[in-house]
Amino acid sequence: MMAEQTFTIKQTAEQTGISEDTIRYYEKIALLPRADRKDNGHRIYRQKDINTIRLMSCLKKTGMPLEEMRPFLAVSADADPGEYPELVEHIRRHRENIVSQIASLQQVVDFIDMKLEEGRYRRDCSDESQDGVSEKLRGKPKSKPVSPVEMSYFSVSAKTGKPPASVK
Amino acid sequence: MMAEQTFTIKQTAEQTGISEDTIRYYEKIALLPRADRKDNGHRIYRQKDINTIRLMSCLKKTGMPLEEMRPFLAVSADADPGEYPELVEHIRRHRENIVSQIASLQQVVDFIDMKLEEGRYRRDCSDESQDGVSEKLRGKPKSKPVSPVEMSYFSVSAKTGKPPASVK
DNA sequence: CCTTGACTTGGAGTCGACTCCAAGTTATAG
DNA sequence: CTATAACTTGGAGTCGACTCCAAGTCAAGG
Repeated sequence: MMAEQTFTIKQTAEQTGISEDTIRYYEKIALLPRADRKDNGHRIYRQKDINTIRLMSCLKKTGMPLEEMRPFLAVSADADPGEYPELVEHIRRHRENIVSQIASLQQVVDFIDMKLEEGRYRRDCSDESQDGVSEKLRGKPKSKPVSPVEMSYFSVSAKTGKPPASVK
Repeated sequence: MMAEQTFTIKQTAEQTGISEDTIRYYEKIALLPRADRKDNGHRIYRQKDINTIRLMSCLKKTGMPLEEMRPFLAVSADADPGEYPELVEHIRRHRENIVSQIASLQQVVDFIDMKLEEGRYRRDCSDESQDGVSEKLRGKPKSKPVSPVEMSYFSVSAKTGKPPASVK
């Protein structure tokens, strides 16, 4: 068995999509632990570090502020979450956040679909170009194109019988 | 058929969860059209304005920068999306972003579930407190608690050839 | 009349998250 | 030996998105 493979900061940046500067910045603010150095002082990263950075990138995409990531990274690095119950609670709360964020995003997608659908009715009804998009969403069979909730973005629910007539 | 109800900026802030300052700021940078004023100069908002701001709030939650919202707001205000094909294209692209963002979020949720599950095995196996969370996600029947993808956050998967460095 | 409160304005300040820079070190190639 | 490249450091600058502020207007209450 060979010694574990290591990576330069540049390679790490390439693999994670996080810039070198940003990786150093994360270390600077101690969001990442101080990376090991080679004799010449250069940072070296191992696979687990890359995984950690990937997780950060993922969390970042969820809009999580860096400060809030700290507990996640603790769990990621140290493999035993049950050790820190309050931390687990924090994470569980964030899980809820994310779930509702997904719902929020799904609303936007539905809203977009609705608008797109709408335009299709008015203009060309035959354009079925690239439709694979909906299927990308992990096997969800696009059951309902528009849920009631996000309808409210557009025409008001009950009264106000006014289809937003091109107010522009 | 009463005259349409109007709201003060304060009421609007309350209803949308966006602060008064922020609403004014959005107007200042022309993200929102200049609101109508009463005789005394005070802004007045109607239901459609509130819907627009709600949409913005929703988009904001998806991490969309304000500048990118402009096209969405155009579509929201003016009811005919088919009018602007390039705009529709832009929106369609963002739809894709969101969809992949949802996947990304789902990964984090799965990751969390995995970690939590893990802790459960080690400690208490009987705690089944609130499990409805997974069901909230629009009928998705929690088929797979952990997909292969996010396993990589934890233990390495394969050689890590080169996953397409990030979405954006 | 004066005060309170809800608003208006323009502009300044803050904060998070980078992003860039200059100066320095070390390794390799010509 | 010099030049290039890949890194190091601390610190400064930028940018988006607010957030706060001071000064002013207007309407109603005591």
